[in-house]
Amino acid sequence: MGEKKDSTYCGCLYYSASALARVMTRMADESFAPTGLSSSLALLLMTVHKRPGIQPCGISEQMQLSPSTITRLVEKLEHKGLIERQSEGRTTRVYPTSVGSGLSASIEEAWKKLYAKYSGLLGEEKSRELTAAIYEASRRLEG
Amino acid sequence: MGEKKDSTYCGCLYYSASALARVMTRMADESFAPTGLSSSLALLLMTVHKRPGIQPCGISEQMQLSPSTITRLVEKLEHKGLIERQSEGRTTRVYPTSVGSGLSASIEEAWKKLYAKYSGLLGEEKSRELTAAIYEASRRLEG
DNA sequence: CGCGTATATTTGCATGTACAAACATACTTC
DNA sequence: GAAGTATGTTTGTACATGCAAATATACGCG
Repeated sequence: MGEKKDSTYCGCLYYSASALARVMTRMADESFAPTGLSSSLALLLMTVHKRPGIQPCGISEQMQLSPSTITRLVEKLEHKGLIERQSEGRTTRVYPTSVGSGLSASIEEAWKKLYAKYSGLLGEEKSRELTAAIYEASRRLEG
Repeated sequence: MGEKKDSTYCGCLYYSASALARVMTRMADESFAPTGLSSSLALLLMTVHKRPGIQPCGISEQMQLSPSTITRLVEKLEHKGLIERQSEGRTTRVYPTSVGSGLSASIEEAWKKLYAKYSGLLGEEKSRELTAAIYEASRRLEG
């Protein structure tokens, strides 16, 4: 009875949020592809580039990803020679290598292209509102 | 210079959408835990329960997940004895087993509890609006 | 000082997800 | 009815992610 394009789930925030995240991740990976990095790795590299010496727990907080995820992503970037870790005591500090820093411009550019792409599809005003609303909601939900 | 709780990324839809999806997935998994299923499996089982004989490609469309993902999830539910596949020709049809159907009530209940939880935190009106806006955006972004 | 607790990081394991390719079947057109 | 194309499904492989436990270090208090 009338279930053409609206699924049973479209009223569920879990469902729609997951769907949007998948679409956005695909779009982001496309945008970042010229840098040779996935979207997650690109964002992490930018984070380190903006705050050299940041600790994994700081990255975790900033990116809202679990510490273990950060460990894994950092390993990959280190393996690619884009960042390096310096451990001292219980803390670890992460720095970009010169190669890694050299990528920052193209990452920034890809990022802007990504913004342009989705705001072109959604409208600039709308997409800013949506982003803010989503950000606010995620903060409130995990408080 | 003033970067307390707002990250560099909070203006990026990719970032905020991913963050919200992670939070919501965690919440959903908690809600569905009493059923013994992860949120994805629970939703898939409901989908099959509501349309017995649905094909993987139909599930894929409805859940907005890739066909290969559906294959993997269906395998798991089949292995748990909650659904079964009947292949004929190139098509496959998926049916709930009686055990699987027996779970549908508690899944439905968990789903309502999930709704109650996040709408309690965000406000019912707000969360409905947000869900609709997100759903609309994801549709528009992937055409 | 030394013991208990708190914090930072990593590891083992499991999950969900997708892309590309392989495969299997159906359709179409000549 | 055979060849080429379209559709449905599965497989191989890779990635991102998290939880719980292990590890390592720091801190605080008696």
